[in-house]
Parts: sequence; C-alpha cells; structure tokens
Amino acid sequence: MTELAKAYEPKAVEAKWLEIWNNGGYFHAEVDETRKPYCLTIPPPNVTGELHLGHGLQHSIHDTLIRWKRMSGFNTLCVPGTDHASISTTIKVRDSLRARGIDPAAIGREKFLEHAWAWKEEYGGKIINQLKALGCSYDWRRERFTMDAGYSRAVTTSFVRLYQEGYIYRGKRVVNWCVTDRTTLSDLEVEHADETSSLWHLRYPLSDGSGSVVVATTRPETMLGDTAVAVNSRDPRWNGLIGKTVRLPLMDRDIPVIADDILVDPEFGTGVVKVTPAHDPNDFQSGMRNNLPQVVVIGLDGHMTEEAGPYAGLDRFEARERIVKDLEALGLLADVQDYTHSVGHCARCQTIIEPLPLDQWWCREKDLALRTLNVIREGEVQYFPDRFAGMTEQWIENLRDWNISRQLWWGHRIPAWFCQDCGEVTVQMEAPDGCPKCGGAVKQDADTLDTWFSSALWPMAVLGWPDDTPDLKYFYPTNLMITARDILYLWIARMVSMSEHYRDQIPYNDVYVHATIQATDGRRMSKSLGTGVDPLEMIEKYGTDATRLGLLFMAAKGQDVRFNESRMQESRNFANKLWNATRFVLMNVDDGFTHPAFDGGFDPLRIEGLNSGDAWIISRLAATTEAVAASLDAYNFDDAGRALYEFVWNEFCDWYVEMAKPRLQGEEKATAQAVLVGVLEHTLRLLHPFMPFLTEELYEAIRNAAPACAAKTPVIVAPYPQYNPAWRNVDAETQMTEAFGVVDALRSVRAALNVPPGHPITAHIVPRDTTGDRLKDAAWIIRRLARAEVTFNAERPEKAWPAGAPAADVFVPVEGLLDVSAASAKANKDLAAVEKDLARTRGKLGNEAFVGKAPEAVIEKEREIERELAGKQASLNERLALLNSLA
RNA sequence: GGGCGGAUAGCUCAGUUGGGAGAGCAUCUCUCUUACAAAGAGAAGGUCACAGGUUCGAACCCUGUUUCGCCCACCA
Repeated sequence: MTELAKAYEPKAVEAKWLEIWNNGGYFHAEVDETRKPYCLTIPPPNVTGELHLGHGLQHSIHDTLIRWKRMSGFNTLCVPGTDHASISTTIKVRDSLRARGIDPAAIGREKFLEHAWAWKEEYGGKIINQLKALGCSYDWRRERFTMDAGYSRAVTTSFVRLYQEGYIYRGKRVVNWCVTDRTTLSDLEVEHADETSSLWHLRYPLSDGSGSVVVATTRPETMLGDTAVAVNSRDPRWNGLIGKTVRLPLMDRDIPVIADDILVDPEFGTGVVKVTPAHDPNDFQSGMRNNLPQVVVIGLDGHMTEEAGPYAGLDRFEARERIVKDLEALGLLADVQDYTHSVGHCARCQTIIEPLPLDQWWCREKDLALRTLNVIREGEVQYFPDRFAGMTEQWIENLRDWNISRQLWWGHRIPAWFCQDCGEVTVQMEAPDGCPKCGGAVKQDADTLDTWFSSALWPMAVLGWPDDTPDLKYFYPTNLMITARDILYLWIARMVSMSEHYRDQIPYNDVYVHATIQATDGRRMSKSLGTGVDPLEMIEKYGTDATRLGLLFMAAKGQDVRFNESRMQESRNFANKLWNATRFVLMNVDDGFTHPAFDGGFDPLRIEGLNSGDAWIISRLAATTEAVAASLDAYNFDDAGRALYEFVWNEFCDWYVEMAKPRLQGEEKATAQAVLVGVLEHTLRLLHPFMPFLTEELYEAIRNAAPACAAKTPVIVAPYPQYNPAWRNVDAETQMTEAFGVVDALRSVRAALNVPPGHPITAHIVPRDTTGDRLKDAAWIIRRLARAEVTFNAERPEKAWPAGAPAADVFVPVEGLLDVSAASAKANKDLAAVEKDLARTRGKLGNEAFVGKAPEAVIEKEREIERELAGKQASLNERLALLNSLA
C-alpha cells in the first residue's frame, strides 16, 4: 500500500509538474495531416499588464478547453503572445522617464524607442510567466509579439494593400485629440461620461446695430473661433437675418448669419447656433457645406493659440472662465443654465478630448465589414451567448470611417513617404529612393498605427500571414476566440473583417464571451479603484487548481459576477477531498495491484462479482462523463465543473467509499478494489483539464501503486474518457436511490430523537413495491450506513416511530431512546407543512380544469405527490399519537 | 436618446422546452465512526423586485413600473 500525505499541499506539486510538462514538450504542436487540429490563439495581453482576475478566468477557460481537446485526441495548438499596446506602453514609458528626470519629448524618437523596448523586455515577460504559473499549456515555443519582425511585416502589408485597394485614405477633419497623450484617438477609444456643467447663452450683436441674437454653448471658449452663426431657414423667427452679419464679441470680427438646416434644430435652445468649424465635428461639416474658414483657437497642448488674441497662452478651461466673465462684464451673457451632458474622455488617461482639425489616415471600415455582417448573420461565426452577435451587427451598421493614425513613436510606423518638394505621397513596403513623381527627397510619415489595426490580424499573422504557410493551411481558421466583452468591437469584429478580406475565411468558428468579474461590492474591479484582487494571492492561499476551478464555478456564460472568495475555499476543500479519497483507495490496495478487468483497456463490466452498489457508481460515472462532455461542448464550464464536483463528493465519497469499506475486509475485496481504482483513475482523467496539477500528482500515485491500472503517460496526454452507454444501469440507480432514501430517513430519526451514534436502532422496513427485492438486496447498505439493524418483517412493531422514506414505510422502535419534547415540536411543525402542501395538491386534483386540460403525465405525477404527502401525513400523525401515549 | 443584461435563502449565484423552489459559503445541533474537522450526520432559512395579463397551472411567456450595471450616440 501507498500512503499519501494527509492533506494536499499544492506548492511543491505545482512546481514539479510545471517542469515535467515543460520538459516533455506536451504543449507544442506541429502540422500533422494525419490528425485533426484544434487551434486557438489567446487575446495577447498588453506588455504593460499584470495578471488580474479577468485574465485568471480567461486563461482558466482557455487551458481547460485545450487540455480537454488535447486529451480527446486533437492535435491541439494554443498560440500565446503579447501586444505592444501603443498608447498604454507609451504612457508608462513616458512616466517612468519623467520619474527619472528625463523629458520624453526631448530625447527624440530613436532614444525613446530604445527605452520602450527595454520596458517591453522587462515587463512583457512578466504576464507570460504568470500565465505559465497558472498552468497554461500553451505552445510557448510559438510565443509572438505584435511588433516582432514577422508580425510587423504583416501589418505593413495590410496597410499597403488596403491603401492600394482604396480602403485607406488620408484626410483632414475634426478628430479626437488627447492633449495629455498628444495623439489622436479613434471614436472607440473615447469614453463618454455625463458631466454636470452649464449651458451658457451668449449674446452676439448684429453688425448693423439692429439688435442681437443669442446662441447657446457648453464650450464658450470656442466662440473665439466662430466663423458664422447658423439658423434654420424654416424658422420664421430668424430667417430674416440670413445674409446679415453679427459682430463676434471679444474678437470684434464680423461673421455671417447662415442657413444650415442640417445643423440647426429650431426646437432646441434659441434656434441659433454658433459655428466653430475648427473645434466641433458638426460645425466642421457645416463649415465644409458653407465654405466657412477654420480658425483654430485651441492648440495641441490644450492652450489657446495666437488666434485667440488676448486669451492666447491660457489653458482651455482657464480661458473658458475668463471669457464668460468678460462677456458678463460686457452685458453679453444672456443666461446660464445648469446642464448635464455627455463629455468625451481619453480612454487611457481620462483627459477631456479636444476635437481638432488634423490630417489623419482613415480606414473605410464599414466597407470592409460588410462581409463580417454576413458571416455573423449566417451564423458562420457563432457567438456564445448569441446576443453579442446582434450587438455586433448593430455596431457594424453604424460604422463610420476609422482613424488609424497615432502621433506616437511606439508602434508600427506608417509606410507612407511624403515628397519634400511636390508633396506626393508614396505608400509601399520599403522606403522609396526618391519621389516617384519628381525625384525629390522623401520623408516617412512620423505617425504610427492604431494598435487595433495591427491586432486585427492576430490569428492570421501568428500563423504566418501574409505568407500562405503550412501552419495557416492546417490550423486556420482557428476554432475559437475567447474574449472579454469590452473588446468585441475594438478587436473581435475587426479580426473577422480582415480575415474575410485577405483570406476569404473566417478567423474562428466560435466567439466565447466570458463573464466579467466585478469586485465584491459590484464595482468594476480595478487597481486604481482599490477594488482589484490579485489572482496570485488566491493561488498562494488556495493553490492554482482551486483558483482555476473556483473561477470557473463563478463564471456563468456571459454573465457578470461578483468576486466570491468562498468559491475558492469550496474548490480548495474539494481538492483536499479528492486527495483524501485517493489516499483511502491507495491505502487499501497492495502495491502492484492489478485485476483482469484492466487488461487491454479498463472495462468495469468485466469485473467479477459486481454488486448493485458497484453497478450504481459505474453508471453514475458514465452519466457524469456524458454530462461533462455535453457541458464542455456548449462552453458551460461551470456546469462541467459542478458535475464532476458532485460526482466525486456526493456520490463517490459520500456513498460508494462508505459502501466499500466493509467489503475491503472480506471476500469481495478484489471486486471493491478494482471498482475503486477504476472509477478513480477514470475520474482523474475527467477532471484533469479543470485541476491539472492535483490530478497529475494523484494519477502518478496510482500509476506507481498500480501500474497496470493506469495510462503509462502523465494525464496531460492520457486519453479523455468517452461516454459508454453500456455502463449505464438504470435498475441499479433506482435501487440505490431507494436504499439511500431509507438511510436518509433513519439518519433523520437518529437526529430527531437524539440517539447517540453508538446506540443501536432497529429498522422495520415495509417496502412499497410488492416484492421489496430491491431494498432487501440493499439491506447491507442500510445496515452499514444508517448503523441500524434491519428487518423486513411486515408486522408493525409496538411503540415504533414511523420514518417514511420514498420507497418504504420504516418503523423504528423507540423504547428507551425518545426525547419526547423536542420530537413533538418538530413533528407538529412538519405536519403543518405537509398539510399545506397536501391541500395545494388536492386542490389541483379537484380542479376540473386541471384534470381536463393538463397532460396525463403531469396529472399522474400530481397523484403520486398526493400519495406521498398523504403517507407523510399519516406518519406524522402516528408520531404525534405515539408521543402523546408516551408523554 | 437608443440597445443589452441583471433583480431568486443572510452572502455569491444555479434554475435547459411553463408542472411539487436549488448549490456553495455563513448560521444552528450532534460527532475527533480507523481517507478527509479543509471532515461526517442532521436542521433551519425564500409573497423568486412590483403591478397587471395569458394559462388548468408562471421564478420561467406577454405588457407596464421600480432599480442596478454595461454598451452605443456629433444634438448647440
């Protein structure tokens, strides 16, 4: 016999198996045409990041799936990697430079990039190491980075091709500018938040002195750049003013009153709108329509420009205050109203966005996404849960051109060269020798690409695109993308567009959107809010397996969940339970144990002398195997984990192991041993994808103790159990359910009557079915587990406590072991509850409408309930009568 | 302003086609019964947010309300 330690101690076990797995090369996959591939690519974490609980959950899901697929015989590949995260990393590097007294803007591009790469080397590996520690069985030999040479070539290729095809163009319009990060942002990188502010009403006098108009604005400082005032031509109040001019206060400039029915809603405010083409996207459009000049009064630094006259140099918000004050002094502030409106902020640094007119590169994203719309509608790419498909469709339908250029150094530099002489733009893979048009000197665009432009290529590029590599042919399309909800549009939809465009293929069949884990108080989990929980802390406390399973338990599909540490405890306790169950089994088999049923593949049905308890646990094992596969197929990881948890704890440990104990001492020893070992071995393989370290360690213990009863390999590459319907045994399941019901009833009697464990009780069992064979056959179980003497004498004993079980009437003689007062209170309470249920059921059965219209099966079920309740009622009345007679 | 999701036991959450309301943790009572006290046995605990409707029957379907969260949105 082999003896394990008394409790599961994860630390040493985890270190040990990480090394064995790694040295064994189990994570690596190569093209193999003889096998079916299963491939996924992870969402590459930012090199600025650290593991948080969201990652913990996401990668628990990834690894559970790929371990399952690997054991199931697929040639399984999971490609890991990291993302350069242009803006985030830039901010981090700038901050770290400033902290060291270095001005990041002053050191120049090359120096800055050196620092950024150093940063990447230092921190980029951190999260990868954390993923490794989590046990993720990804192909680390294929680890990629979005700025490695091959990936960069893919990005450049993509840009050049889209430009040549007309999907990318350069243009000037009002874009989102972050004055802190000093770059433009796409619309998706702007977060809107309601802010309470004011709606200032400004009075602009007509130039001819014939009166004035009042305009409303949330941004008074932009009035310095007004180049018109607009009204709706159908608004009778104001259409007489069209063509006149007003005198722009503070600037003393005459600007025209124009008609713009698109811009002006007569119902809103005063019906007169100030038009600032340089600082508002709508006004910019109006300016284009009406040939208005742009006056830029706010600069890239967020301060007022020379065009702002006396306000030049002021911060934009300081200018706002001064201008309001000055207008008020001039009597031109007509009104100030409290006003709540939505204000755009930089998603990275929360600075208020400044709309500015700038030359940028644009991508006609909607045109590219049309095919995405189709493959999602057709279900070619399937979302789990599917409501996210509909949301994505809506997003695509409302797409506008995507600004893909960033004024940052860290990223993929745009492959565009401007002629210094004639202005010609050349877009190609390599720098041209000179301007192809005039031969003049060229200079490369200083800007880089939006990170999401590069990550949109991820699953293709990590498998070799733009080359049509064997990897791509074999592993692509990938099977699945697992993602958090927040990047469904930024990333998931765009990958589909790019893949459809370049390869006429979807990038993945399924998109699984996992739960978002919130803090215990329901707030977003974030380090800055102080609501973050470090998964490493959980791993330290409960072990990696428990952390993984605990996270899976919490994460119902697509549903947000609050973090709940008790799930970790639950899983930790479960790990220990399984550990001890294995310990028990191994303590009860001799080293070198073997059994003919293991020859040439385990078949429990070949074990001689199986009793109904054996048949039952084998049947339940099969049912669990089926349930786990079905749940995993549907990405219901919580259900799959729960099915295994319940099988191991509530069926195997609570009942089967207890039933096996007496048999291990007698003639049935070999049978019980074979079933124990076989079921355990099977269970460890089933559970491995969920709890990889624990199951490896326990499996190894079995392999050492009973080599003939286990696979020769670590579990990671052992075959995953397949459902075998022949193992099911409905009769045995029925029989055990009945026997367990009697045991439960007897245990309740013990508790209700305060019978001490050592004190014997006798159970007179009167089965409800005619023969009672099933219960008679299971008498030994009742005897053992209820610690009761059992008789099937139909004669009703005197002074017996009726303990009704679903399959039998059970009577326990109570001489000398009755606590009358407690029992009587309890019986009265139970009786009231039963009678309430009974009244409800009888009401139903007495209702003609119910009996007439409900399906026969439902009615029969109801009658059964009635019989059962009536039996309980009779039992309880008997109990009370008995108690009265004894009182 | 649109769209989506949630509201079930003290807490965190399950509840597959409408048919006697579940789990884990926490609580209470017993037990160190030779795998496990990170355990075993027993128990208590819920007008399934609210109001209508459909149905023989609603946690589940429909309508409305309240409330929390998320996403999208260029209305001054």
